[in-house]
Amino acid sequence: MSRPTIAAVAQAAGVSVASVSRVLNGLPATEEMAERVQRAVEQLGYVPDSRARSLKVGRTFQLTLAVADVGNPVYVTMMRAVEEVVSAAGYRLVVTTTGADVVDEVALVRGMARGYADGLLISPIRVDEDLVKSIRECGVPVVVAGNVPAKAGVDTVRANSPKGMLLAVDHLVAKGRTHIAFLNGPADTVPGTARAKGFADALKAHDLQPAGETEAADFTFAAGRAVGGEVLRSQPDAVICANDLLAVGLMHELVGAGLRVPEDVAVVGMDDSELAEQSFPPLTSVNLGSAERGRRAAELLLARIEDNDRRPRRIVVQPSLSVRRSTP
Amino acid sequence: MSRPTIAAVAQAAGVSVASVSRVLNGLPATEEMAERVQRAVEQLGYVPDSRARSLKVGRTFQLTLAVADVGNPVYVTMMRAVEEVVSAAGYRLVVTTTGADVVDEVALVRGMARGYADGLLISPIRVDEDLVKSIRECGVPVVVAGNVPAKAGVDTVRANSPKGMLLAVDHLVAKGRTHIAFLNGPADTVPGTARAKGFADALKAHDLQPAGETEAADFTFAAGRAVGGEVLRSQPDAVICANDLLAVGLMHELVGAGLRVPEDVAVVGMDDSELAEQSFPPLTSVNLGSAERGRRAAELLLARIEDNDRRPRRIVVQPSLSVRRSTP
DNA sequence: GTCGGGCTTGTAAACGATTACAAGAACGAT
DNA sequence: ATCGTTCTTGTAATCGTTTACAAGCCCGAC
Repeated sequence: MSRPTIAAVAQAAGVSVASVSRVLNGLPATEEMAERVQRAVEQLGYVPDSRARSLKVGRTFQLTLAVADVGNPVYVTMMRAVEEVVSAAGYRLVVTTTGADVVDEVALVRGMARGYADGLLISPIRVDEDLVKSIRECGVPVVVAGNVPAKAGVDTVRANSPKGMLLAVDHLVAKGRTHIAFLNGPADTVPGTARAKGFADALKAHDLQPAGETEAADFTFAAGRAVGGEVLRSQPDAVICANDLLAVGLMHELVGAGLRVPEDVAVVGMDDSELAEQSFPPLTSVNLGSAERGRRAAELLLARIEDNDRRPRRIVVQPSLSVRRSTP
Repeated sequence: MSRPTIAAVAQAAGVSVASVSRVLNGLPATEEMAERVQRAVEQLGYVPDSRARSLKVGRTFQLTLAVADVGNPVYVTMMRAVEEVVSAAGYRLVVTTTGADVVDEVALVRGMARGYADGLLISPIRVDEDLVKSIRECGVPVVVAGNVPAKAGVDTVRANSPKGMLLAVDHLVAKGRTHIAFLNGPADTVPGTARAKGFADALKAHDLQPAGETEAADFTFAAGRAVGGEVLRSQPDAVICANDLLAVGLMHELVGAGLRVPEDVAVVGMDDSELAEQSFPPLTSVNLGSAERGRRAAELLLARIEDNDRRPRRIVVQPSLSVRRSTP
């Protein structure tokens, strides 16, 4: 006993399938026709098949957002912004998780191909040629929140993390901290490389030597905690972390080692996610414009759906610093 | 210039559409056939349309998880567990957000109806008859992570929050706290009512009077903070909070008011989400089995997809207490 | 030489909706 | 009464796949 189709409804109501479709889509119909159809629909518990519908009309009114790790609060900020834009435009947003692995991302893009959604917004953590290739071949408009080579010819929205790093270092130096360490995530990721370079440049701009540089296994709380001891070995008076999760993980280790934040060691996160506000002490964090990136990326996606031949755009969002109590 | 179809590929390769389909689906074919098809696919950049495909085969191999608030870390725990189960079974998981509003949930269930996914796992925060009705009419297997009336006849997996409350109160009493307050979320929600009742019963079991009961506007950090002052008015020596976000929000206010956790006030959260571990001090929290609920719910969903006529099951997952440093 | 069996390949009928087009009904104007 | 308009309704084509079925081919066995 499979689900009823529009034909069953038509038969039950004693009308044609076209009439059923028309009533259901709110096209003009007589009172009596509408009534009969409604009754039949009710009685059979008919639910239209959206696959068939979207196959015919060519759109699903669904958009997909693919993120690396749903546990990373930076994505909730971004997700909220995206959601707002796309739902205002009449689309439903669905979120899917890629692993941190690039092959997962490729598989996702491939699988997400034509049909499941009208567009894809992806925030990849690692990028290689396969990914770029799969994006181009994907068959549905894609915009990337992150950094891909310009020659890839895809719409991108990215953060300016070097500038963000500079803001963080400026702030710390202004507060008299000069022995600054960096806690990075995996260096073979897009944000990892960008932030490492940004850190180096920012210190150079102030004629400072890095107190130390540590690479965590992941951009996660647990990874930050795991390498906390290592970070402290250089006895820094401040640590900049590649994201908020790492920063919070580190702070736990600092406190565990009997150090005070910010008196003994100042800590700066990046992303300015909800966690920065929730952590204790509240975390000074570089706002890389996640919300704005989400919003702009969503707008780009909508525009590309509208007109697939438009010239690819590459937007860079400027950072700001949210100063909280984890720095003096 | 729309995307190429299988017919275009067939023409380019000089074979029939059936052959193309067969090659693409890995059915036996001669070396030469496979080669010609592959070449044509490559050359045209053909991507199969999954709508058409799933219309024909009757499955999408996608499952949807609908949660109220992506910012609530309890859902990431659940989501990870669900993801693990369903991806092992060969399904892709997509997540979508309902507001806290029940009409949004209904709209979602309706909209998610037949076609977008092979099944729906929903964790509703408010439940009414419309929602139950829409679930039954949805046309696709649904399992609810939460509490709906038994007569609704749907598969459910829910937590035992009264028992959880009891664990929390037991623990606090064992540590000598007797002036216990409760910080609830909105009382007109399913978890809100369950936890309020659980709290009352648990105190009664210990012959205690509640120090106070406060209702926050939402199950969020901000809402917890906002009513922090109110919670403190009754000068409790311990506060149990309806979830971790509220607890962390409250702790910020406690510290702001010059109180120490746990020396002056002990704080207990519920959900035992990642945030409990990340907060400072780490939060003692009632583990309501989010991961297990996610896992069991996913299993139920898979089973129902397999056999839609099976008798609905109602699973209750038992709680445990994760003691951390926010209690003595 | 003919027949049957196993392959490979093609033709065409689904899947379940939307919608262009045509046909019929109703109705007013002439 | 006839005609033309407008409005409603039905028929059938279509979206892009998969797949049942049939047809063709090649081969070995009789």
